[in-house]
Amino acid sequence: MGTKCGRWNPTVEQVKVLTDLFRSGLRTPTTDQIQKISSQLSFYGNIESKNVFYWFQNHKARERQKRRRKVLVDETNNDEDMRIQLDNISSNKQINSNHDTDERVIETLQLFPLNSYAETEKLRLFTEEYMKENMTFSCSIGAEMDHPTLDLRLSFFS
Amino acid sequence: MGTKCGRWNPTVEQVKVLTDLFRSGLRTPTTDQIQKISSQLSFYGNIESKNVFYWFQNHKARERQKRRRKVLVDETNNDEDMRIQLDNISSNKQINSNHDTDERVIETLQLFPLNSYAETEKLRLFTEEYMKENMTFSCSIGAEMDHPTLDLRLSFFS
DNA sequence: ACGGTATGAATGAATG
DNA sequence: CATTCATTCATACCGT
Repeated sequence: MGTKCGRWNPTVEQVKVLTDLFRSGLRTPTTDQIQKISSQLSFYGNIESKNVFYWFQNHKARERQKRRRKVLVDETNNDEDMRIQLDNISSNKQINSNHDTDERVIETLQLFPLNSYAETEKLRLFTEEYMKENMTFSCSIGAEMDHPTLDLRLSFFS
Repeated sequence: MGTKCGRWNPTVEQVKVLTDLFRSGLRTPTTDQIQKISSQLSFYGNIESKNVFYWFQNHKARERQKRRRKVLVDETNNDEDMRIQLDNISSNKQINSNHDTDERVIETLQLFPLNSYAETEKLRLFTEEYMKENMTFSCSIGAEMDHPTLDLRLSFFS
């Protein structure tokens, strides 16, 4: 918090929620979902929609990246390089993620019913502490996602 | 340049010119215009037509995106919440994201009359440095370019 | 203080 | 034109 906010600094609660959403399968939220998530997370501190957008982009990309490098390392460590890469796998609950487990979409994200500023502030301070231990959010997940299949073509240059 | 030259790395001058064109109202240049712009910008460094094409696509899309993902956060902000609003003006970047909406149209602009390679190279190196400070270009829009590196005007219809 | 790592932010390049 | 992926820049943070 003491940081000169030149860039977004997510709170632990925000990261927790985002991570939970990610673990529950959300990968590329739509603009609409981004708005909702951002709106919800603004409860814990300043946040913009683009922060949520970037967070998912980065998180997904870096998971992919990690996996790619792992494979690369596995190829090259035939005999001498047997240091631990495997515990990364076991500690990761991301098993069975062969299929890009996308397309599971969070339908509603209701963390708290926010009524008054006084209540929300108390709640914020409460969760801020409580978060540092272990709190599990429940997010209702639905299946939906229809987009109007747009088509278009590009001309090539060279 | 730590940049792996797998992809185009626009120079400051190139970005400046492209931005000026964009600000002057150009959004989706025709193939013809792309060719000319690319040709002109090749003066400052390697560039292909597709780079120009993509630049406009991206720039346009992201401006729209930026507008869509505009802050949205204001409820839940109250008493002690005097944070940001001002630090966004971190003077660091050349983004100079003046809240557009101006759509001002640059009428004329003359870059340089290029005569010899030696001169142009000196000029290039010069502007490369000078650019990093403060230089304002304006682009001549209107006439046709007939001889290479003699007339630096672009045709422009929008 | 540093130096390395984690991660926010940006953007070139696609794709449908 | 919307959306996504890959790569890179920038910076906060943390251990030594």
